[in-house]
Amino acid sequence: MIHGIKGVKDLLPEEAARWQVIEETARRLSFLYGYREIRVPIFESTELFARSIGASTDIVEKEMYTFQDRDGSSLTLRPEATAGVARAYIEHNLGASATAQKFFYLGPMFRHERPQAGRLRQFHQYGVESFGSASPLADVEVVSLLWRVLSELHLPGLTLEINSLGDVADRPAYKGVLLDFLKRQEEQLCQNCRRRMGTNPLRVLDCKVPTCKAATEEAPKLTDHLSLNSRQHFEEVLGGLKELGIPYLLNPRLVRGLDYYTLTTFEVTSQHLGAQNAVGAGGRYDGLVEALGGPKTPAIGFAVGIERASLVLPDSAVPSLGKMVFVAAFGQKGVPVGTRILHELRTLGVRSDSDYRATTLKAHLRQADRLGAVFVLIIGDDEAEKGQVILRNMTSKEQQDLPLSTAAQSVASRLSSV
RNA sequence: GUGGGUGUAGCUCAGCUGGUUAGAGCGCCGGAUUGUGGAUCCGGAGGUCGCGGGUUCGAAACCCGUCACUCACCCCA
Repeated sequence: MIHGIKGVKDLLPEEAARWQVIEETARRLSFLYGYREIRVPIFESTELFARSIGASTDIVEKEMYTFQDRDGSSLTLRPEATAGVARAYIEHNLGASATAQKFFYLGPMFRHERPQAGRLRQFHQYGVESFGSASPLADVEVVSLLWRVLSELHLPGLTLEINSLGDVADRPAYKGVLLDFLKRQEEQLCQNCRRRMGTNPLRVLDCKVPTCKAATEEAPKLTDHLSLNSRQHFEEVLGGLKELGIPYLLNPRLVRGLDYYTLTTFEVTSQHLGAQNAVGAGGRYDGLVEALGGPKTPAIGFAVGIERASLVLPDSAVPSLGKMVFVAAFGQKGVPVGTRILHELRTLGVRSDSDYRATTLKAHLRQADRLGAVFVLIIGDDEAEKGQVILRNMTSKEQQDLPLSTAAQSVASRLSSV
């Protein structure tokens, strides 16, 4: 038997219904906040991701699905969407538009990681990107949209954490201060963190190894080494969140893994997820567009893991299936009449079904019951000959004869009044 | 990439220190009800015990290998 690839999942109808709720909410609220949908390719040139995500990140180092095109160029299945959206923004010169450019997207991403709860090799994200505004108000808008979407889905146990990484000028200065500190503590750091000192020292602060945590307890805080502008920006973001009544937690150790983040970074976690508990996260990336060869452009965005959202989405958030009518047709003469009336019902917009395997009335009714039909139209040979159908109300068990010619219409109007 | 856990019917799982024909519940199909669903009773179908090798008179069970799933580390949405 051929089975699906490791880390890749089929979405059966029951779960697809959960996704539809998430996707519908994401689309509706994004649009409400002035964002419009953008669809960018699922694969891009490898260089795009290497340059935007950061050459020394795990994603680029060992998690990308990279392959050669026929002409020998290196392509990669997107591990995230920001790079592609930024590329499109530059390529179509969207910075020249008079209006701010705000986008949302939905789609699959690919990372070759070991699967676990809430982590797959093909996973899906909903995200937004807001280009052009350096104002803290843009940060507040993006965070509040994220919070709104997750809250409106009634995801339980949410916490919003926020931090500032400083701007491009602050970081090298802070990195120096941090490295001095880390060098004095090097003995107590894990192998991984010693390596990180050379590649991405900020990540040492995010290490979960207890000894590392303890060793960096007294580490100089990023937020204490911000420039006046950066600090002011952060203060205004926090002030804006307070203004909107969005609860947040300051987390000076919150360091996003992707190299392009600057200033504001944030993450929303749920207690009800496993170890991979971030359901949505993002940050400002003011340097990215320029780094990719575009004009100097401030930008900020977030991404939500659809699978993770679905894991904690309460069942009550998923609407039940609508009312439906079942056609129970049997016998030489009954079946063709039933086929016709089923078609008629569907033409009238009535959700209706039949079971072509069932040959007895009993079997039909059993199927009707399982599908939750509110009405069943019974058509056997007797009814077909008399030009009638029996209408059975499945909850009250009442039955009545209807003339065949107007039966579908009559059921349609009854259905709307049930 | 590294660790741990689990693989027995469609699903959830029993199966003792190795011992006759591998079980239960739920689900499915049929009958009781010759044209009326859910409840009840009765009957039935359904299994390469993940796969391969080994030990043994005898393996679902023990050993080795392998694959899959899963959780965690790492990292991240």
